Amino acid sequence: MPRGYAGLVDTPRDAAPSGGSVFYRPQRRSKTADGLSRERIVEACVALLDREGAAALTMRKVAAELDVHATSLYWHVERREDLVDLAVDAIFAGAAVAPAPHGPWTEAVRSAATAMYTALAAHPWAASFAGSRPLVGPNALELSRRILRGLESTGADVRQRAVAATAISNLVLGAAVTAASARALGLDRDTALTREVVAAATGAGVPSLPVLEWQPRFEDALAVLLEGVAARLGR
Amino acid sequence: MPRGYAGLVDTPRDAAPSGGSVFYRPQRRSKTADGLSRERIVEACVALLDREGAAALTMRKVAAELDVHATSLYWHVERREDLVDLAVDAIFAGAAVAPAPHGPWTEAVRSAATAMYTALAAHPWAASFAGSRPLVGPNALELSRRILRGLESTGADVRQRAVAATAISNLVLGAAVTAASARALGLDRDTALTREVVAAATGAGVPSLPVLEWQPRFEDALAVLLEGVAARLGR
DNA sequence: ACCTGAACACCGTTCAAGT
DNA sequence: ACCTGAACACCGTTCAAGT
Repeated sequence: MPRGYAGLVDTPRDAAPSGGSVFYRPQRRSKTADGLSRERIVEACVALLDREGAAALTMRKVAAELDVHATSLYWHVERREDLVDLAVDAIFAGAAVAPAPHGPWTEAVRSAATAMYTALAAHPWAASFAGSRPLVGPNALELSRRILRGLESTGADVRQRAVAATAISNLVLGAAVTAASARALGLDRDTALTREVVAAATGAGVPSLPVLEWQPRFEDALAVLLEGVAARLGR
Repeated sequence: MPRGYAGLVDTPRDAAPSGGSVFYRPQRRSKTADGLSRERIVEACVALLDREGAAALTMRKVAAELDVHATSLYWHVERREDLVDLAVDAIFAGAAVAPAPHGPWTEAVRSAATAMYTALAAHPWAASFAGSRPLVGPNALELSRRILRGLESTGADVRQRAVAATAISNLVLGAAVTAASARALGLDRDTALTREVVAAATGAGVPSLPVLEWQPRFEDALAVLLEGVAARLGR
């Protein structure tokens, strides 16, 4: 079950007190129904990012979105990076509560991995932050747990499951990062650069750009990886 | 063979003239032996990034590194993003010229993919830029071609090879991005957050942090994926 | 408790001016 | 051709002050 943004455990004292992740620091909770709140701020961030992209996430623009001064945000978060972490994890909220599908373990794993990819594909700015901020929010962790739980019914030992889970999350992230940065550079349009990149990366020409339909390509790649997992686990 | 930074082809006119990638724009070449040059600037960027990390890449700091004014850099590059693109591709220079190993196709593929990962692991700032700038420099493309060439001897058709190559590059990138952002957040130290993240992602505790030795974990994951590729290609 | 407003030390980039 | 220097429109963040 995904948890809220108040911290993963009750404000541990042994964690880095001021550095580290928002998810591991105590939250100042707002009392008033009007006024700002961490929830409203995160909502505004996501809206802004969806509309204008990763570069638009500035304290001043988020504040403007809420008709407030930039410095007011510092009552609710410690720094800009907190906004990044909170906004990124917010996009996984829906996927983290979706019920696990019935069927073989491959379906459970595929479902969790695809849900993660779909969320990242729907909000490309999130993938573009992944290089500087790891996906360790409660919702992202819940998705990791779902992948791992799917692998439990394979009968493989802990170490094999860990390797498989790592491979799967990394494939998801790599695919999302590739799609996000490619789109940002305009590689989804048919330019000479696009043709060169596609040729180098896939050996194919650009047949009306279908190779750049990222989602089906990700699903193909995931299927290959799952075949490797099945082979490795001996079933 | 990797090419220089002068552009992938001879200054094409159909590419986006001013936007897009440095690698696809004509380069102003410096004549004087002293003074600035794109090469010296890129060298300074890499040194600065290795020393101080991704956030240190500002026009002013790069300029200071070269005892020059920030505005002088604009004679040699069009914008800051060009520095990012050039510095990132520079770290692949060594890997792109290494001779391909003898042996089965898996060795050729594994060698190219591992070389790419190793370069990214040695310069974590490069992975942290991958979310906003795709790896489309000449050296990165050469590594992609090496992966693809390795897959040619499998006898699989073009489409199967493209899917496999995509999966492999995405795994490399995802693993590198994960390692880079985790390190930036301090997940390589044993904190409560580290323990929670490792448990969610691998199901294991933190046995003296060996799970965070990223390189062997990447190699395990790659092996699983290659097993899937082999299974899919029927050999 | 929560927000404002001024202030500080930065940014990337443009452009006229020098040589 | 190449670099300087001033200038502009931004940044994140701190902190005293208001209410």
